[in-house]
Amino acid sequence: MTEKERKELADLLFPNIKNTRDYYEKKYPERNLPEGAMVTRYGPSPTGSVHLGNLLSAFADMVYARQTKGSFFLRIEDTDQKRMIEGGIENITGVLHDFEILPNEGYSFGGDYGPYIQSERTEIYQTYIKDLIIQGYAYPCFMTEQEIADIREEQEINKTKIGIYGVYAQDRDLSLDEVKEKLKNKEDYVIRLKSPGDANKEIEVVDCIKGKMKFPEHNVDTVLLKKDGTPTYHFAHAIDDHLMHTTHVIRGDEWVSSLPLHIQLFQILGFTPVKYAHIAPITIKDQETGNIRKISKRKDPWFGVKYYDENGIPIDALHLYLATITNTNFEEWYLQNPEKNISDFEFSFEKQAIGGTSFDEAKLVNLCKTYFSRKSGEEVYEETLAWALKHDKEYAELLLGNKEDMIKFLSIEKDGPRPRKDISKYSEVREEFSYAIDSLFEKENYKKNESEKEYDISLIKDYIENHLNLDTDNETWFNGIKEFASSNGYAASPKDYKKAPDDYKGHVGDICEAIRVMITGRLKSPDLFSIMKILGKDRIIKRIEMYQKHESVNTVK
RNA sequence: GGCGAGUUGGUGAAGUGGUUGAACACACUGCCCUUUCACGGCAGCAUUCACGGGUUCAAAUCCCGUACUCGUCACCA
Repeated sequence: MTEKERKELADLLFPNIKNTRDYYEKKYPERNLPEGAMVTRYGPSPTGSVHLGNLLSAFADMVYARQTKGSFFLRIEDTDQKRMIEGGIENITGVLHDFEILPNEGYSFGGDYGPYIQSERTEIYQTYIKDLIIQGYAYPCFMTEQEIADIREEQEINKTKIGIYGVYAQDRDLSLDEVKEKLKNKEDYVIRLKSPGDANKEIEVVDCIKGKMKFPEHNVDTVLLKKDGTPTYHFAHAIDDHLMHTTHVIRGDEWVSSLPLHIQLFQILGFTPVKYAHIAPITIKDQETGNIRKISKRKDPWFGVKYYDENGIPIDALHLYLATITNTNFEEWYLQNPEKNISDFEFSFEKQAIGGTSFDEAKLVNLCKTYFSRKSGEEVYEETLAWALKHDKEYAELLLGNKEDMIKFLSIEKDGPRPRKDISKYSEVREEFSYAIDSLFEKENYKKNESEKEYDISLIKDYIENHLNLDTDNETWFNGIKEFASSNGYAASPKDYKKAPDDYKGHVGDICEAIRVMITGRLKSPDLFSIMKILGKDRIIKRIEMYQKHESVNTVK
């Protein structure tokens, strides 16, 4: 076809497109940003629920844009209307808000480079595709699904490269009359790239994370515009990221194979190329097979984003975890700078893992524990309450009704240099501090008695009723219980007991353990004296009686 | 099958030719501290970097081959 014929074809195909490329180039000028500023984007498609991998890439987008004073925008990639799910878009923006990974621009966030939703950009795509047709870089293809499937089968048998290219691209050189004829017969068509590539030549690609890679040139006539007139991912990516002036495309590893296509697209469109950073997928070593596998929503509950919300994993702790897998040196830095924030750390692509990033649940749990250990009692209370209001109404009521006590309990051993690490999720507070609320304690506490031991209940009762003085300090109290221990045949210190175990019934620790089990229902708890002080003598006695009752019932059985 | 990438301990990993007799963290084990549980401290935990060959005075680090794993080869993103 001559250029004149191509022009006629373009007008025939897109009679309603009146704008030219220039119009859009002027409408979306260069951004006015400081040197080195990165413009990143998160481009989810509303076809399913958000998962950890999505969060990780959005997190990277945010962090890099923020530290270079650039821009991070959200673009909804909804070109596949068939796979759209209801509420998909709201879900994406909701998750971004919930997890505090907030774009400063984009769909529902505003900005000058919109619309930030691909279904509203059809005219833009068609303007550029029209231009490509005129230039001879794109053409309508009328091949049917069956024809394509047959070619594929033939290629598989012949073990040649699969796809529509070279001799297989039947409609590549259709004459104008032939096209007109097919259009007259109302044949469906797509617009394909007329790829100028030569598979025998090599191109070198530099990825910010993976480094240099060599590929054969792209030579397949990839579909650019689908039969319904919407673009494929590849075409939309080129147009949008050019017009929105993205500087760094940070995306999942699964896209590296399309790099030759994307680079070719930028070339023939005459766009300045963007930089790419491909993030390795989050993987896991399968317990059964020992193989590394892709994470699955069914097998790995933590992969779905809901898990974090439902279990009450603090956002900040999750951010810390995302930061540690984003840059391999973050973890050590944070250890050395515990008082600093994530935003103080300088992220770099060089420190990003090239291979698969495996999910380390134990590490996340540890991060969470450290997070909680640094929070004050009030903070833990408020945050837990906020979580419970959403996920455990009954507990939220109890928290509200027992605020004062609860904060006191949550504050035990918080002021020292070595805070406890006993909670890793909001959902654990109820169980971990069940002794803090009377009604909860009565209802749930002795259900599973952690200790198998039998304690001398009357001895403990005697101690509480006749020897316990709560109106004192920890040291005096402890000296008192030591005295009590030795006058009742127990060793005053575990060391004495160890030296001559036969001389004693046990040691102070055993008495403390008995008290602890009776008043908290558990073997582990924060400082015992602090707990007793908060409870007061009456409640302590009541609990010991409850314990006694519980035990006698059990013995009868 | 073609193309691209990865392979270091129980786990996450550091490491880009010689201060690595392989960091650090998590987990685990032991000891110490301690009224208990924690927290904290100390120690232990890969004679070796998937395997085989090569280059070099010197290799986890460079090259080649093999194996395995992952990604991709759609009018899905």
